[in-house]
Amino acid sequence: MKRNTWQRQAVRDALGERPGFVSAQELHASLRESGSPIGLATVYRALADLAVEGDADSLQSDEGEALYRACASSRHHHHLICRSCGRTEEIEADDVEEWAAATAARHGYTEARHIIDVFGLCPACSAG
Amino acid sequence: MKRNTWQRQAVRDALGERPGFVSAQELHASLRESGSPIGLATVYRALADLAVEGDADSLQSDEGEALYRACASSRHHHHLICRSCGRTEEIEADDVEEWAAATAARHGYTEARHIIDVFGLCPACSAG
DNA sequence: CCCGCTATTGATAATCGTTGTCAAAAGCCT
DNA sequence: AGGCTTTTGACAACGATTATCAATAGCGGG
Repeated sequence: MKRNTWQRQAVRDALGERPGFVSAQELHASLRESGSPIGLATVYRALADLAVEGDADSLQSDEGEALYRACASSRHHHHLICRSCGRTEEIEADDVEEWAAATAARHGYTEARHIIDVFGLCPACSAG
Repeated sequence: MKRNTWQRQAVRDALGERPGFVSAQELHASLRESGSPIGLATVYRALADLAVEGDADSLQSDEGEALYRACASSRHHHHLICRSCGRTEEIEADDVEEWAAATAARHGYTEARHIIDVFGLCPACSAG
């Protein structure tokens, strides 16, 4: 059975307030600055749980850090991420889903999944 | 100036013999088993260099390990990767390139790049 | 062919993100 | 409130990667 602790809720809330992807370390620091005495290990565990439950998306940054983001829809989707400020848009693309599945099938691959993320500079950062 | 050492060549060769993505650690172990006294740090450096020069592709595994693969064409391309045995096919998809660029533009994002990788089970592993 | 300069190597230590440990604290049910 | 279990959190452990730095070995010139 899963218990409802203020720590899990705090992580959920803090993640929800962020517009883009954050690392566990960053989120932990942010929570501590807000006065929460939450532990680092707990943040890691909470984020891992959220990702498993489908309430958060995760990806590996180029530097090998795991990044998380609250995701609004539990439907399958991808991200358009600002590589300067981290802002993220959720995007859907049925065409691309089909392409991925078809490509895998054409090569005889089964059980296809994919990673598709687009990185750029958001309007604000493009202007700055 | 860049020097041509047998170590760099050994890494290049070892990488070329692999059908799929390998980690630096794995490649190092493999080289040592073959009798080479090459050092771990050197393998890391050689792989990083190859990636910068465009002679190898790199990606981050789900576990946060950096994986490398020799790439035949220096043209932009993506990968279809067997998640059981690591075998990899290089794939090109102009449609998807355009989609990524168009999607970024539609949201006002500039300087778009993307990560697109498809994972599945290759024919051999699907059968097994 | 040998010298010497400098890039490279490699053993080891250091770093960094992440996970395991385990006693103490807090949920949840009755 | 009581009791049973999950969760927490400080800390140690871990694994991948990078920095350190003296020893080594390309490579160009004489």
